Amino acid sequence: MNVRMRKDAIVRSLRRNGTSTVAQLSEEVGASRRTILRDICSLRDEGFVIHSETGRGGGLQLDPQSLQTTARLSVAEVFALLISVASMRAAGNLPFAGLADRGLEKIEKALPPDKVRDLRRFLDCLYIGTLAPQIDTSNVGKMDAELLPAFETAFLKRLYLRFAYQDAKGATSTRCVEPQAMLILPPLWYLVAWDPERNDFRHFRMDRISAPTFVEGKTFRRRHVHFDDNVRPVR
Amino acid sequence: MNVRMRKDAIVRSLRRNGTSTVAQLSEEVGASRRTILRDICSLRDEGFVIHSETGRGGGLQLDPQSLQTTARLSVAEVFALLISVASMRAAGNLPFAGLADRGLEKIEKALPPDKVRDLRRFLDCLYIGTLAPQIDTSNVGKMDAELLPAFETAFLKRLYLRFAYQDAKGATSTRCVEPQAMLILPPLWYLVAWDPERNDFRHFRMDRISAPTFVEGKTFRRRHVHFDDNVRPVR
DNA sequence: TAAATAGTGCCAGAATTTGGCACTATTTGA
DNA sequence: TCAAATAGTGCCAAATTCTGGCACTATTTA
Repeated sequence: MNVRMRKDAIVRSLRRNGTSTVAQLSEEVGASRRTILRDICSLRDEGFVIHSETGRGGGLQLDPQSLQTTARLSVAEVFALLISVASMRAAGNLPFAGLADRGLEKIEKALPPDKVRDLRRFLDCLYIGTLAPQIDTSNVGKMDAELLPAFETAFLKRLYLRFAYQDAKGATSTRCVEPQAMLILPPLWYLVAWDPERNDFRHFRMDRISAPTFVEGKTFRRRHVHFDDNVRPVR
Repeated sequence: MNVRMRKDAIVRSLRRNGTSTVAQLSEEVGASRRTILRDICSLRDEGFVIHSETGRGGGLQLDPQSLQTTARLSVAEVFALLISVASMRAAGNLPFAGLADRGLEKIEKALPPDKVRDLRRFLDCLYIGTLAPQIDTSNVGKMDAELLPAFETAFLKRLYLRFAYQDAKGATSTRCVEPQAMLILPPLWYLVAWDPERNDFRHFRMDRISAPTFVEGKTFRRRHVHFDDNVRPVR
């Protein structure tokens, strides 16, 4: 058992179990209590945030926000970063824009070219504007991370998207639409889609969308979407 | 000189110089030829592709394709990305937060541990809130990318910061202050600092700050900064 | 108050890393 | 063809670091 392996084992164990005591970890990875404590110390040095509590029922806990051991960025992660920074810049909220941009350019360069094409085409579907002040933003939910890859595929392959939608009154319905654009009106994000049943465009708040699935083998054409004056493309 | 640090130094050197011989690296990082060769071997184990050529004019070369995506980012670029995404998340404007976070975690992981610590400490100085609606945001300038490294150093080393400040009327003055926090009230960014001349806190709009320099050898203590209710720490 | 917990300092022995040396294999230039 | 320059390997003793054990302290909970 290597030092690196032992520390990885500790991190895995903490991630899996939530809370462990030093004694449990010691038993589990086969090292003394003292060594575990030293490892915890060095993991903290490496940037892992590990909370600890003394007393009965206490123990060590890995902050879930803390670092992961894996190394390479997945394409989805790069997408998420790019969208974040691009939308922020468009909103004018981004200081040090030059630096962040340069960083992203380098990340882009490291991706396979076909992925970059996809990425750009996806970004082309993004629009940003300002929210009308009378809109109530007190109940903004969290978007599901699972939505991103689904939307990406739907936009790129022009696939009909079916999802569950919960409207403002809490009523849930199932929709099947042509995703045409994504609209950011901070802090709200909308899916702008053509609804064939209603024969019109509809806006869906993204934090109210769940369980997206594709309708395979059925594609659609892009439609011209008309936005208000205060809305413009992200790039 | 730690093993990890030495290996990092080797990678940096190869990245910088293109080709190096074992003897050069040995000289540069202060380890024996044998140790360098062992390190190269273990770097290869870790996934770095290092080409080697024997004979005159030969040496070691790091395959640029083999670099991890993040390895090419400068620390300042990573700072910029992190600050952007962290502030965006705090503002609630960030969808797919999980994905972007995971990407950033991996990027962080690729940085030297001491940088990660610095980074976290810097992020601890960031606060975010909402701007009072009566504030005029029609004349928001661009922040100088040069400000970021300067602020980073000032916050981490607690150095007095001297800069030129242009007030709302266009009048320019030179200030020398204790930087205590950075406040984001989208789309404006402020430096919150203690002004010893006025014996009080002052807010400086960051797009009106230029030519920052340190006052060497003069540090200050952190003060408790009181913010409005709508302001909270970024992390 | 006792038990359970994290955390620290110290030391001797265990384990690993390092440098040095002798060696092999390959390439280049004279 | 030969010598020099280079990468790479095996081995060993010395240097360094890691580890476990122990005795502590501090804090929390039942």
